[in-house]
Amino acid sequence: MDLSVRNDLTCQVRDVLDRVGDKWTLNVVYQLRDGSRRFTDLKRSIEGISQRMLTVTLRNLERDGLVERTVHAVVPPRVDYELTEMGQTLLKTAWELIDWAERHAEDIAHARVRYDAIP
Amino acid sequence: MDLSVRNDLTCQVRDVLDRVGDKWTLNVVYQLRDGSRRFTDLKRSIEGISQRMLTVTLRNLERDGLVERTVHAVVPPRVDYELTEMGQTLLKTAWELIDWAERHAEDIAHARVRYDAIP
DNA sequence: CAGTATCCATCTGGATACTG
DNA sequence: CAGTATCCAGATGGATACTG
Repeated sequence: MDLSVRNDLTCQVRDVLDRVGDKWTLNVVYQLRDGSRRFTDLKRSIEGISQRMLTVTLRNLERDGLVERTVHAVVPPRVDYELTEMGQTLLKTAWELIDWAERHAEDIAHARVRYDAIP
Repeated sequence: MDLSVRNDLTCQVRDVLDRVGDKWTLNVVYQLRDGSRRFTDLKRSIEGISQRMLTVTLRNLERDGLVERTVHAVVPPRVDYELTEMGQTLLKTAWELIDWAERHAEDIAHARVRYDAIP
């Protein structure tokens, strides 16, 4: 990537960061790390997510080509979700940032304590 | 990092992602890539940012120990901001994600067109 | 089971005006 | 120059009820 031609983030990149930065996306992507999962299965494993937000998050991921949705014609309904290849590369990349966050969580917490102690 | 002990994102990581995913943080961090910059200088180079949001964003970064703020006792006031060492590692790591976003922006745009064409 | 539909509280950030 | 203060619109996401 040529940084020299650009001095702020492009709109498309902003768009992807908005997605990745939202409340549930990375969590859902992470839950799909080892293969396909069912809707209710996902819901159970992501603490605190509402049915609505799981649906919204999965739809967005599907729309972006990061997750594939498979409906099985059975009763009761069975729907599986799994990462596409692109979705897997996102997980891999985003994980670096999550890893950074974990490695620096303590430093950041300390910095905040120091900062808040000043006034 | 041991993934096996955890099946969702920790609160602290969530916290960092909220910061990184907000509207201006990465842009500000990026503007500081080559060294210290002044407030108004930053404002000019980040298209669309309001004075309020630049202040808020810089304060948050400072509070987290990612940016250092230096006030020079001159008139008119002069305040410089620069990345700390930790801030530099954030830039480096976040950049991988931005790079991913750029590399896949086209694929995602196409996926959306396909998805939206279905109904 | 896997959703949709509605409503509503909260949060984020933009506009504007003022200041040491 | 480098902020702070106030107000407000729109986006985000949670609760709840209903359905093929």
